[in-house]
Amino acid sequence: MSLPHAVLTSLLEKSTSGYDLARRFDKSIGYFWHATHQQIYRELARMEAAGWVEGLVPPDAGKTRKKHYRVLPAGRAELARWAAEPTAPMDLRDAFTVKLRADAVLDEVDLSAELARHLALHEERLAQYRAIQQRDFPPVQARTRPEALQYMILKKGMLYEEGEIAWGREMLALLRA
Amino acid sequence: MSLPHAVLTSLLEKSTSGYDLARRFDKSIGYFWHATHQQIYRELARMEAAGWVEGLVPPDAGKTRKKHYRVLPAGRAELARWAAEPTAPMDLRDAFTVKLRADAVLDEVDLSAELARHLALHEERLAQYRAIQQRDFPPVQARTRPEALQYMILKKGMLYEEGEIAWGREMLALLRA
DNA sequence: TGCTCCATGTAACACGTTACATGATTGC
DNA sequence: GCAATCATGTAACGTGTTACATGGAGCA
Repeated sequence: MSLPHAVLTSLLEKSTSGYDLARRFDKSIGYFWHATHQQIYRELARMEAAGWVEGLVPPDAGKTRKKHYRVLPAGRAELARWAAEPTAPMDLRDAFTVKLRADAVLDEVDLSAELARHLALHEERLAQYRAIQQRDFPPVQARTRPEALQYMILKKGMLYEEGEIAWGREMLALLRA
Repeated sequence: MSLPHAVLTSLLEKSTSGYDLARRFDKSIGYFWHATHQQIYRELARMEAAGWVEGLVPPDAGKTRKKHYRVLPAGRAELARWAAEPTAPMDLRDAFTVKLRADAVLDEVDLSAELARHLALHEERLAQYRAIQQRDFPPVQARTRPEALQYMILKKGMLYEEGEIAWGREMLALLRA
């Protein structure tokens, strides 16, 4: 399980509130590790109990309940420990592919509209990635090591979306034929 | 949720026992929808209670407990119903990518050995896919519709592995630099 | 005899999802 | 004044994971 470690990573990138973290998990880090706001609040409570993070309502906060979380040394150590242990490669659970197999055995389903919808979503996400690339990254030579790593993560996302799009277009042509 | 539908699909492709189904979910359909044998036994029991499948110990079975499952009309109808409803695109939960982000903020981790291990796994799986392609598929012109769909599923898997491998090689060079 | 694999399952628990609750703040 | 959004949470439930149990079959 890695949700707490994804949260630690995101908090180290920038400390913030549970609410803002949850929004980050709807984009950014969420493109590689999805989680809902309830999961995040639950993990933050656990990690605070474990001494990995600390959540404080700033003294100048007035009536707002907004808590600011930051990673404690024990949390940083835990993240380093986890990063060094082996991981299984990602398991896929792709419902659309199962539907294609169902189509192949049933032969009474039309998946073309659904595929067209997915295709549009992938194209939109690829466009977002490209915008981030333009906005946030200096040319190759000028990149620091962290920037180079983050660029490669973005590139992985772009490769994935490009693959989905290329495959989706070919598949759509076949379904419509 | 789609596990029962993945099981129905696999059973329609070929009726069999829970044990053999579990093994299929360790390869074949399992490359797109992963599940353990406990999940499969649980789902089979539920689906039998719902009248979607029927499990019988063949009369000539002797002492073996092996049950043969087959899909009933209600199960087929349920699969068709599910296939026609919209699906969310796959959520990713890629621990290795999170580790890269952790590396970028911690700068005290060496992920190169782990990446090399993953790369080898992806290369192995790609080789498996290519062997299946050679073994099971006639040339493009001679394919039936089900064959064409199954080929596209395999192709999706190959595209994915090729992307992982290309990205992994570039990433490995960067980590070792 | 002991080992591995076949075959099905129970139990406990952790994780993920969905629905709902509460109250403050911002914008029209 | 009202609606939407901010911000945090509780509760219930369903799915996924891990550990263990049981007994037969094949084989050295």
